[in-house]
Amino acid sequence: MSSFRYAMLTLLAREPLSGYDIKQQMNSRMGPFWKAGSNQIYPELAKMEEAGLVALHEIEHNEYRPARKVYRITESGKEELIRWTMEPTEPETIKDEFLLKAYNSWLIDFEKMIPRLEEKKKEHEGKLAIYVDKVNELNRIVDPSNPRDPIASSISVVEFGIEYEKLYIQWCDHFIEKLKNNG
Amino acid sequence: MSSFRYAMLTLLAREPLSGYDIKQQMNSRMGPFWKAGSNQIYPELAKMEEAGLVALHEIEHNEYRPARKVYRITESGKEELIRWTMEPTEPETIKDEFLLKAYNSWLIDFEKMIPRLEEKKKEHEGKLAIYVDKVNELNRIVDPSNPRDPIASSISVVEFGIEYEKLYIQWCDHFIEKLKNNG
DNA sequence: ATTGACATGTAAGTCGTTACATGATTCG
DNA sequence: CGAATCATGTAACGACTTACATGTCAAT
Repeated sequence: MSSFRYAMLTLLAREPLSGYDIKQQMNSRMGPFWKAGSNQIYPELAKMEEAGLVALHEIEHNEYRPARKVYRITESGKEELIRWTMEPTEPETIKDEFLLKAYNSWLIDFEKMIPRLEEKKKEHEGKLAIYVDKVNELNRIVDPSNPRDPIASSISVVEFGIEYEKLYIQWCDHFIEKLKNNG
Repeated sequence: MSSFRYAMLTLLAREPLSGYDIKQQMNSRMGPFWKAGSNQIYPELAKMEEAGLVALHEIEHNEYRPARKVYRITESGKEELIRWTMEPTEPETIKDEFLLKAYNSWLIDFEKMIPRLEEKKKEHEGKLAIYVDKVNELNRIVDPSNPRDPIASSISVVEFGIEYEKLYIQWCDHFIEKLKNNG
């Protein structure tokens, strides 16, 4: 089973959602950790329903809009998600296109490379700000007395994001300095 | 054109290589930044030759082994690589399966989650050690008087890897502590 | 005797992306 | 008046993975 399916189960384990909700959460709440388009979500939801991992929770009707088909995770879906979560995970490659370009920086005039690094730096500063806001908000709503609060898990993952963005920003700075000293 | 093609050009811009060499370098020298199997490399090399981005450099014959077909980058391939390298790069998602599992940790008994984190930590400690060795070796062979030495670019990318692994290790530690305090 | 390194590739299948298709409502 | 949001989905294509296929030498 593809990990995309587990990403969907991950969201549905917390609350019932429609395909549209899943899309929104992946592209905002889950932030840039995971992404998806409708093309993948709706067929996958149908397959998951067939496999008994999710079930129709309710259908919200609206006069002018298509009906919202809200799904919930089933017991067997939850078991499958837990089984997968406890499984060891294969090492992953970073596979960042910009790093590949950095690997080619020796081919490029430094004056032309530096604006790209400044650009990237700004992009990651933007993400950092978003994550910091998010973690602050999560800290406000988390229940510290409940060791099983899903929000606590969310916080840990967003904290990873924060550290990652900081590292990226520092690396850009470091790289820019190097290029300036060599040019 | 897929970024995989540019990954191949990136390596060929430094020295002529066979398909087999490319595979080796992607899975070792380029470390876990990019990966590839023979299935992707050989057909792609053929297409790149057809497009005039690379050309046969020489064919090394051996009695018992298949002939080594060594390719070099062409002028037009180099121009294309430079053009791509200077182009702005789209933001990327992190898409780390283990982070997705961490997002589900609220579902799991802490005693069962901690060994997974210890495991991951060890994995990244291993990668860190490899990168540190690599950067030390690169620093030994880099030519500091040449601002266009490709090795200098390699060093910057490996340095990113080092910081990334350190961050991952720290995050694992941090997460383990949190789980212990809640269990 | 078996595994691993060398060296090329093919075939089949799944995963993922971009674009398309529909249609009313609200906001600027 | 145009764009964005809500809400579902399909079609076509390209990327990527897993497994297959072949064959010799060197090392354990």
